[in-house]
Amino acid sequence: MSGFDVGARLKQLRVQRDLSQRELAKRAGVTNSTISLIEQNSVSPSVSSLKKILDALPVTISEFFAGEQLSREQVFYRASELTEIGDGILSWRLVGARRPNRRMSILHERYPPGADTGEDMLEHDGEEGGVIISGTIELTVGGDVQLLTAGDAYYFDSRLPHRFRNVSDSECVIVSANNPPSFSDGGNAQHHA
Amino acid sequence: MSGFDVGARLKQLRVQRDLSQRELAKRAGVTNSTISLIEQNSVSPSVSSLKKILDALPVTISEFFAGEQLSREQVFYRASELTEIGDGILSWRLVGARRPNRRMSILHERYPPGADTGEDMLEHDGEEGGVIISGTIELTVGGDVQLLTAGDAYYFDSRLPHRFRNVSDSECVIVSANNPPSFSDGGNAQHHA
DNA sequence: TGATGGTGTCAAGGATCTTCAACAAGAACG
DNA sequence: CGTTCTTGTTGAAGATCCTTGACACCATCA
Repeated sequence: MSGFDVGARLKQLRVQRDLSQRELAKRAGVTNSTISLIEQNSVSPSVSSLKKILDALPVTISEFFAGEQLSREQVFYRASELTEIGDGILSWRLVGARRPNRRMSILHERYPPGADTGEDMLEHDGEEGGVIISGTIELTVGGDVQLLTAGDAYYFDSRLPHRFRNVSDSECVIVSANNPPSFSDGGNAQHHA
Repeated sequence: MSGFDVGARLKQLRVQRDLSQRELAKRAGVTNSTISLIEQNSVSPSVSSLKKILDALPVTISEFFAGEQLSREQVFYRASELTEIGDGILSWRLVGARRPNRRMSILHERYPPGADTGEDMLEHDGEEGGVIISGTIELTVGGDVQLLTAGDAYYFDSRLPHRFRNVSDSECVIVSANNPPSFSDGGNAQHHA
């Protein structure tokens, strides 16, 4: 049912790190039996157990399940099929979220008035760029701040601290891309890109 | 212990899709109680249960848990600063054309009625994706043809033969990205991406 | 008003996961 | 050879998850 060999994957990671079942169990706060049974697929672990074990490796659950692929890759995405990764305020719609090894994230973003990626500037690897479709956005990159409006664009190295903020009183829409994909999955968006 | 609010995340996805607990349960092959308890974090679901539920959304486990964790180049581009690489009919406006080693090309594209990337399908290395801003475009990728309209999107491996064609009687606007950048400088555009 | 259909919640018990404790196999050593 | 340490496995008991079958709440509608 799983379509994904949890046991084999766990064993792979454990052996890779040269750990015994007991050693891993000890670090994870579970028993060696648990590891054994999971590796044999005799049980389907609870998320909490799996989390404990992966934390000890350490590997994120998301990483653990990466490679759990789709049969045929999707090319066309109806508007309703974009993966919503908004947090209730900002709305980010990701193209091809489930694509396993894609090189880019493409986003249809909506910033309502007041929306803000946060006072703590974003910094991460890769590059990102985008085009303002409508509205106005205040973009801070490095030390620079600019107000961009429809038709304007940006492109920068994501290692520069950056922040998006809609200081106007109307919605701002942006289409952006980043590489490598920082939204490798539809997770609850913590930030823009 | 999870450091990740499984219940809230599930509820978010379910509500986003406008499904009741019972409806989702039915599709997933579990009971509504299961959904209820998980959403309240009263239990930590087994991976197999969670998988069944996510399959019904559909969302990959990796997606579900994503977000669990965690030089002086030009940055801002005024609309007028985008590099026009159109051929008189099609209009492609490239962000950061001069950037020497950028990883992506980002384009603001305009397809007037009848515009066509050509009968000879395009094929090249890399990946490309985009979002339709307005109008309608006929996109052919591999053997598939789709009519995409505002809000729709696409993403594909550029080695698949592809072609963009505006078969409507109004302009179509797209913002797209491709990697690696297939457009270097203002060179005469031979094709779309 | 009562009937109906929708929602989410919850106790009890059956099903499954996890632990405890034992076991067997192999390696290192004298 | 036996002792000791390690490894992974496994049966039975305990803990947790999942289902059954309620229940209360809120709509709509006659």
